Amino acid sequence: MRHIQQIALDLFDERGFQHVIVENIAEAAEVSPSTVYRYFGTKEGIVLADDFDTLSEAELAAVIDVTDLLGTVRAIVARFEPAPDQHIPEGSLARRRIRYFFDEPSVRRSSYEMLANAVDRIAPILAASGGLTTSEAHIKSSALVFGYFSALEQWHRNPAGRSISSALDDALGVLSRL
Amino acid sequence: MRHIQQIALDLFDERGFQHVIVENIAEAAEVSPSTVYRYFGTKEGIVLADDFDTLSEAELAAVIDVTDLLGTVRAIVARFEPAPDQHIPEGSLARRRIRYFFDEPSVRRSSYEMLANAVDRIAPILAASGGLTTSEAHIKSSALVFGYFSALEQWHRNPAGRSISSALDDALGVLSRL
DNA sequence: ACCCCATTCGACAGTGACTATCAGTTGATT
DNA sequence: AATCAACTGATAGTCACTGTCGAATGGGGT
Repeated sequence: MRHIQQIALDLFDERGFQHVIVENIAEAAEVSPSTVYRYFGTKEGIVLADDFDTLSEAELAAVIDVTDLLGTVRAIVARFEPAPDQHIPEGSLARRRIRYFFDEPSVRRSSYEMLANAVDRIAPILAASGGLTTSEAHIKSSALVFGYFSALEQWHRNPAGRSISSALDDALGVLSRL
Repeated sequence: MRHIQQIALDLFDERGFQHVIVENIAEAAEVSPSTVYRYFGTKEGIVLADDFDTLSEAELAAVIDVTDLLGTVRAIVARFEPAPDQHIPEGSLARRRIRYFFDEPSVRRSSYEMLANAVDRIAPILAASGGLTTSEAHIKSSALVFGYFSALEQWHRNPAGRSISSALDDALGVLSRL
């Protein structure tokens, strides 16, 4: 699966997402198109797939610390590249994937869907330990997740010398002064 | 254009979004499929299309009051139905459209794209009058827009006796205590 | 060795959203 | 009447995605 993703990204980088058809990927990876769809569901899924989706509810709850949301998000973003200083190396798989999150419209649409799922999974946890109603928890979760995604985008568009954590710090600053 | 949208929604309500093909809509509206695509771009666009998109930057800036964001969002949401008490009548076109925003996955994806556009348009206005950097303005704009969208969703899922404004009040409460 | 069953994979034939292009039609202007 | 622009319809094509089926694979029990 990681093999297919790798090869697909090579092709995308080379010719552009739109100009690569799934059949090309299947061919290059020496599998059938059926297999690609079985693994990733959609073409965008090839870019988005990572191991956050498969986190169980219990594991997710363990990751989230209601009293330290900044630290929590840092930990989650660190999935992209578990480097201690939160710098994402230039040519890494994670860095290459993120580019499509923001620059390829159809991938971006799918990203939002992923975020919406994350919102729905995080909300109950906030509600349970934060003394919020279901409704309030959803709103808070939504603002946090999308606010942080926006922070990631800002970092992506202007990474000059900034680590992700500094971008995240800015974000939480803004959010807490909302 | 409103005529086509009306007819399309009739069909969607009757048979479900997925089970209506664009050709059906074109047929029912007595136009060609080409025309439908020229007007709306995509099938989802038929549901999403309204007059917010065509608002000029100047008009948008006039709508936004940085010192009263709650009032601003209320005004914007009021587009859905300009009733003084912010109740959206049950069978209205707006109410029917909103259902698809949340219940039809592909429409939902496109909604997020619309919101992202709104974020990009609102951010510069916040930056100009709020003393924020571009980056901070985007993050704030993002949290606000998506937070309010989430509030709308909560209201949609549990509209029992609540007006939109009360849902929005809750949302701003949560956001300000973020 | 033998079968049995579950899972995985590839092949194939669709469906339908969307695009590009070209030709006809209308309607306003000169 | 002639012309030009905007709008529309028809057609053909691309490609993402789905459903189904039959073939290989790999392990467990007898």
